Amino acid sequence: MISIYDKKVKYTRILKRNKLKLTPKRIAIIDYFVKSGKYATPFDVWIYLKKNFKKIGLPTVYRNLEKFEKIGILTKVEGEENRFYYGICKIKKKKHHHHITCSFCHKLLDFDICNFEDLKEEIEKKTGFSIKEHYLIVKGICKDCQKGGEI
Amino acid sequence: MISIYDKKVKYTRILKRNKLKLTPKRIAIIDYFVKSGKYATPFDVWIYLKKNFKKIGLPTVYRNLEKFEKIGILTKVEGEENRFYYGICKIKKKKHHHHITCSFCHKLLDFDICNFEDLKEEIEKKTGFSIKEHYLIVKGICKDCQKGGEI
DNA sequence: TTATGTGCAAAAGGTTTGCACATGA
DNA sequence: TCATGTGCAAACCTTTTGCACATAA
Repeated sequence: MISIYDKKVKYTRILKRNKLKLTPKRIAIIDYFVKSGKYATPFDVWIYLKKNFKKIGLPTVYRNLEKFEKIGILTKVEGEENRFYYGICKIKKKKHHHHITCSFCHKLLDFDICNFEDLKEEIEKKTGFSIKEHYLIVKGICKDCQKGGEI
Repeated sequence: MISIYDKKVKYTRILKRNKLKLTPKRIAIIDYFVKSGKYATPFDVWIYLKKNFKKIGLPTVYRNLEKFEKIGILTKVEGEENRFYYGICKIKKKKHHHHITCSFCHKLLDFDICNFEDLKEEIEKKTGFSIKEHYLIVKGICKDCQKGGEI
């Protein structure tokens, strides 16, 4: 089991490797996602950060989330209402994978199982399309929320 | 084979059934989607309508697309860049189905094949989630564009 | 020291709303 | 006639940009 401390070390290393400076705000942002394991809008993150950084601006949050996504720390997922959400994602961007989110607590997990090949063939036959990409969006209730442990 | 004329009759009937008035603009909107079979943003539709209706406003388009989606004539699909697209969809909303879109010509088709059951079980086992919904977004190149007939 | 990060203000771009007038049934 | 549709202007909300100042390395 990797501790939260180790996780932080890991992510700060990734920042350094990508020549991003290690500022208190950036650490706090990573903290937020690592600790919660949930996905959130830039606005959500901003509200959280304002508790400790009175003067932080929303553009700062946007800019950092964007950078974190670029270097592979975060995933950008499309959510309801035409808004983007970010969440910690462990599977490398280049590797094919999908995400599952908890409708109650907004937990985000990634998984790489995806038996699309058979279905792909079937759809191609039926529609005449040549399929190039596919995304699977899965929503459900996570283990904790099923237990009623968290809402 | 159903003619475009028959299709128009069909859709105007649906309008009447849902107590929506049959205005020239609404007919033109349905026309646009029926003839092209493609998905488009409200803005795209607006640009098209302006050719025949000099004074038409963008809010009118938004309001009508929204209504058409509600009564099941159109489907709202999320596209790139945080924008919504609309397209004609033949499969009833309540019936489980997915959409496939052509990256070249923006054609939109629907299909109801979807062997999610096995995958669902596998994901549930691996993640501990209880899955409630899933959406599959498929992109490719349609028959016509493969032939190079249309771009 | 210096490239990078940040706050602030303002703009951008898609979407929605309120209201007075117009129009289909 | 009258409920519904529409044009216009303005608001809304998320996201982006420009710029001067601040800060990590």
